[in-house]
Amino acid sequence: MTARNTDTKEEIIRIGKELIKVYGYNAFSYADISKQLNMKNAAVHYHFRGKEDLLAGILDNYINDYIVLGKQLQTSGLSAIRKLEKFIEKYSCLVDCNSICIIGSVASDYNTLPESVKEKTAALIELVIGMVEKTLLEGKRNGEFNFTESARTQALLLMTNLAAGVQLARIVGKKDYQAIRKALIRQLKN
Amino acid sequence: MTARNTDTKEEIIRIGKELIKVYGYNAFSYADISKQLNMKNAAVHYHFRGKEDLLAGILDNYINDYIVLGKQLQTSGLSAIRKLEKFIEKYSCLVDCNSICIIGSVASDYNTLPESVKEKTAALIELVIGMVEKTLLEGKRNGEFNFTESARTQALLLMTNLAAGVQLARIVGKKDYQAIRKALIRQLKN
DNA sequence: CCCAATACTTACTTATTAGTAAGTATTTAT
DNA sequence: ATAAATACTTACTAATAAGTAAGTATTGGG
Repeated sequence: MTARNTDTKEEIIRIGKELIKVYGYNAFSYADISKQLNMKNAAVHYHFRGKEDLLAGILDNYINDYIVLGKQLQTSGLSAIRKLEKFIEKYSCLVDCNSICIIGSVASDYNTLPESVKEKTAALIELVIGMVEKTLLEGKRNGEFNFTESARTQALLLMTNLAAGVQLARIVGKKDYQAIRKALIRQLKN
Repeated sequence: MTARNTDTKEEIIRIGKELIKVYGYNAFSYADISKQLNMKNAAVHYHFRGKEDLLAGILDNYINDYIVLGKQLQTSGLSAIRKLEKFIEKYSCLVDCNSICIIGSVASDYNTLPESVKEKTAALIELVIGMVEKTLLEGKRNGEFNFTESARTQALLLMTNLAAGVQLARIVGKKDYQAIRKALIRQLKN
């Protein structure tokens, strides 16, 4: 309530992430965030001048998270399959939380976003594609995976299955997502 | 401008469809539609009481279109591959228009939609999945296609590749969509 | 101890939203 | 010819949106 709470900014990002994943960027307001924090909307504006800045902060946060995850996986000594499963697990969690992938959410609103944020969105996607691509290549080289498309194309196929899979899950049910998930792994092992 | 224009309702649906596919359901207003028609927003309310009713009308329109397309394909005598290509072609057109699949667009905003419209969304998706499933099965039976997953799962894989593929295309470029498209066909023929 | 920075609140503004009630012009059916 | 239905416009309302300027309380550093 006073000058004590130094992690309000992080809380705003946390809540903002959730709102985007559950309702979408154009469907939430600063009031939605401030209510959850028992604050006034002006408090949110204090930490993030505008919605554009907040989204930029959220995307930066994801970019950092994925950089960390990438490094963790690299030094983990896990097999390529296990690495990929760690990645896929994130999408399974989304399904359980009635939410969708932030990339898919922002992608749907893409034409309404300010230019600065568009670029960050592209950067995040390229980062994630790159991570998946790397893992696929590693798995192919050591015989864990078998695919004929380029690693990038295979990564795109996998990512689009997951991103749209979680979108579908909210509407037609989680079983369909699970079917997609299992099929993905099988496909690569063949 | 007067009582002559009997297809204003269809025009509203046409424009509404476009706005949803380009900007998203929560990002357009009745004013956006009425401006394009040189009318007042109240005119749109005359044809569709509220945004909820408009979206219902748009979804019904898609449902009808897909029923017609389904019947056309059934009696067309085309090969399963050609049928599927006709379907995929629709997604390629979306990419050229800077828009995304209506299903993907509405799916992202799903948790903000009124209940009546949620059900219609599910109906539309099941209709489309059913169509693809049918075509895949037909192709498998006559040796055009080869896949090991269930027809529904294979249809889900294909649909999610396309739906998220067009979403990605707006951000990382059309080349990635084309790569996905070509890979889809190859996968099934193997 | 005080001062400046931090983290807010109060109290607005302006714009836009969905929606409506009442009126007008045109057309059609009788 | 006229009554009613159709397709609008005019002129609003109430709610919510993003955003801001000015003030207040707390706290750590000098």
